[in-house]
Amino acid sequence: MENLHIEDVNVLIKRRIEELEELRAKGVNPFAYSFSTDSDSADIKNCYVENEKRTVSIAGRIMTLRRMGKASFAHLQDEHGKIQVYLKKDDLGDDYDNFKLLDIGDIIGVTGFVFKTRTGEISVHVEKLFLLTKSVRPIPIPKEIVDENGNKVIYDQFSDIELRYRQRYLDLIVNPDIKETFKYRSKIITSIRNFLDKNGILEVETPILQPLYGGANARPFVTHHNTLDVDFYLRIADELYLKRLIVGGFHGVYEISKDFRNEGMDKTHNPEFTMMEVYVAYKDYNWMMEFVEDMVREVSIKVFGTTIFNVGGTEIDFGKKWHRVSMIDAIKEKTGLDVLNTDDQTLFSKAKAVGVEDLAHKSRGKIIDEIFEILIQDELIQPTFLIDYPVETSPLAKTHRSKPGIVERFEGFVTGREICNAFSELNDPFDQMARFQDQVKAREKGDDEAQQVDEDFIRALEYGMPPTAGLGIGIDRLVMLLTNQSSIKDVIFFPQMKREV
RNA sequence: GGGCGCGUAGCUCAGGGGUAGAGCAUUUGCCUUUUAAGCAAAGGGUCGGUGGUUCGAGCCCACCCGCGCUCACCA
Repeated sequence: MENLHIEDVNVLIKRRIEELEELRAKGVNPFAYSFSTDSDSADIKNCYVENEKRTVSIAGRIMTLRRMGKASFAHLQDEHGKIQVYLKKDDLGDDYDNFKLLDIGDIIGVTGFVFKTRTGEISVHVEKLFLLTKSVRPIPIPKEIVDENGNKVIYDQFSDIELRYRQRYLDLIVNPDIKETFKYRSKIITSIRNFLDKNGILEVETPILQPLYGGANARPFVTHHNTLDVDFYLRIADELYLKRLIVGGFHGVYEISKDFRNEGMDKTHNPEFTMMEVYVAYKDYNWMMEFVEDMVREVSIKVFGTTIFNVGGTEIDFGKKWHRVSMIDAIKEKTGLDVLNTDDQTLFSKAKAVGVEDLAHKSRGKIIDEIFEILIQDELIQPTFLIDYPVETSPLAKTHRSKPGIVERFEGFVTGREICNAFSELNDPFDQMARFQDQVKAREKGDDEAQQVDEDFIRALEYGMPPTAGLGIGIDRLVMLLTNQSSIKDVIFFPQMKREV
């Protein structure tokens, strides 16, 4: 028992370690080096032909075990599902005695022929058995049956949500259905990448460690570089670096990677999250709206084969053109108030009436934005572009070509949730500097999410950035939407948790 | 951060002041087409943690830790 470094050793683990050593003593390596397979659980079931003796080699984890003396049944689980295997002493000889030292959770490879049992289950009759990895820690053992109506019923399902997030590997073993969501996530990202590549946009990488943070309103994480002896911020957005690349002459660039925001955590916020940002020269936000429509439609069809989704019981269609709603018009329609042209007094009392709090510390633009959130956001169910944002809340967006006080910005909403943010990018260095100064004032007023002045970014704009359309999509939330998940923790393999005690 | 709820065996859960329970899993015996296999027996717990009340605390009280829901803030 030299393996007692396992601290929470219990009788189950102790027994498995004894078995492991017994196997070793018999010349079996409990941690084999490799095994070649030529089939898998899905292939065996899909390609089954009655009365054909097909020999296969497969590998997987033992998930069920029914021993009946000199014969046993087990289910092996591989990436595609489960397949039953049948082992008997007559065929395996001494290896059958080794099999008695195996447990649920062990990973084995088998070679044998495919057959159907008396009760009709396609199975593999094992002729050779190889232990590939001994599992010393017992896994939760759910029992699965199919009832008379063909519904899958699971007993003792591993459901402790905290353990599922902390030990995702275990969750994936025991609740393999959750893999589907993560496979969709992977395909959605691949599909977005394909769409952007196809449009001639270049995938690039920009710094995560930044001396200044910018591109969004958020509090950052701070870290320290020892050799330089300076603090760096973990980026809250990619925006300012990607626009520098447009200045440098790239026609279009995009980046898909992690951003970090030092803020609260809940069902829609993880401290690190995946962002896709894209910038395209010579385009404006009108062009970008169509680009988003095309991209989401294509991703839907390529990944899910449909544009129609069920999101929390509501049917959403990405096949049609998205609605366009003006924030200012929508508020006017709802309240009769022209929020841009009314005086402070009227705006503030209306804001207070609908429930906006802490008015003294907020700009007019922020207050208008919050009135929208309270009165209208939840009503944007089908895919909708909300346009016409007040200038104060959008310091990196270009002013509207004809409407004063407004910027050329849109956000995409589906089922009341924001899924993207885009604008005609501000490329006037003088205006940009003025907007940064306004942010500094906002910070002095107590807004700790206000942006910083980025002198080098201004310098880049002074060299000249072509007219540019920019877009950001929160990938986690897009995946939540398309896979009908209500918690961000269910679309992130390892969501952030407090430290285990 | 506020409010509400939860934490008991490897897993799923009962038990709400008087010797810690069940099913599955584990061990032993029987069992060569079973499938929530079956039959018989056995082992397994610092009841999230620390204090307190009490003759006696999973149980009552206080504080702490973790998780969930919700509100506030944000993508």
